[in-house]
Amino acid sequence: MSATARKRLDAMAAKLKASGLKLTPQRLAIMRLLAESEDHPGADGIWRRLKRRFPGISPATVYRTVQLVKSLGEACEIAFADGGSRYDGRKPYPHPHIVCLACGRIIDPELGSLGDMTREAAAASGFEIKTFRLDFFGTCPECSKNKTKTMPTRRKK
Amino acid sequence: MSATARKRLDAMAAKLKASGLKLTPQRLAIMRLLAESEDHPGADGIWRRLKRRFPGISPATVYRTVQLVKSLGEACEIAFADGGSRYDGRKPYPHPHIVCLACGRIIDPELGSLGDMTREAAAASGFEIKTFRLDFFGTCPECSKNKTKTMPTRRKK
DNA sequence: CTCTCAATTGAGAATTATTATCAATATTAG
DNA sequence: CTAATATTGATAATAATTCTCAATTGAGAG
Repeated sequence: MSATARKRLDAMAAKLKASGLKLTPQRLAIMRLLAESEDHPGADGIWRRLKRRFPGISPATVYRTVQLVKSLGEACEIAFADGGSRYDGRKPYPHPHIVCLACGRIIDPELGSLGDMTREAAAASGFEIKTFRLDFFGTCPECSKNKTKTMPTRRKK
Repeated sequence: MSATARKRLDAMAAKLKASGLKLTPQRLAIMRLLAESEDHPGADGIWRRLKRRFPGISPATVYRTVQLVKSLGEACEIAFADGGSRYDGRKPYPHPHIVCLACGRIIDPELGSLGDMTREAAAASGFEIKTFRLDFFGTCPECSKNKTKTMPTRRKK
């Protein structure tokens, strides 16, 4: 586990403690996965990865924990039209994503700030803007290369 | 019906004809609603609005039509984490939205182009970027004013 | 260490938005 | 008008997610 992931996991754990909630082994494992994963896993993906260490873990536990961590501001959720939300515990604040339409992978590019546009949007609308979601959709380098081959199933990672 | 909405409706109808598909009264009514609505209705909202003129219309028909129009590129879909996609038939291309976290309304602000950031994202990632989604979230002027009152239910408009 | 209490779990049921199935119906080209 | 095939509505099915509840557990106090 990287120092970054350790920091994220500690932050999540601290938030739970501060809220008087318990740190169960299941929760710790889920939060760790959220903190470590660069690939923005969905609930199903998290569950599948944890089954080996927690053979009896219930999907409900994964959903609950993920929602809890999100509600505490320590993870963010990215929802898609075909169902299946994806989660990010590494960067639990608004940031842009690039999503491959073929394989479903999601990456976090380093891009300039959306601050100007946010202010512009607030001025144009009179809204008090709190957050944003910015996703770019396209084909990743790997899928572009494999264009003539069968595309793997997307989503639900 | 405004000239803009008429133009949108005609474009949708033409797309269906061009695809060898039939223009049923239900489809026309749904597409008209999509073309006219500035408020980005969801499937349920469309269905509720059409019940008076088509008492027997099935929700399945709404879902099917909306999906069809979307797949023909004449409407776009905005999905949210708590379920319930919203649709836009007026501007069936990527454009920014501002979403009120309190009442759920969605507006289309006039903002500057995202072209620079798109190019930046493509360069940073090697992706071939086709489209984007940009939503800002906050509190609309009306809900800000009514801050001390009970917030109406969101979504599903 | 033990006890207590309230949070948490897992199993199974429930929910909800959406999609699939199919017989009856309707659109539209010729 | 006829025929062909797309489309509808009614109903069932699906899938992601949330709810319910008895059993279990984490963690603080003593």
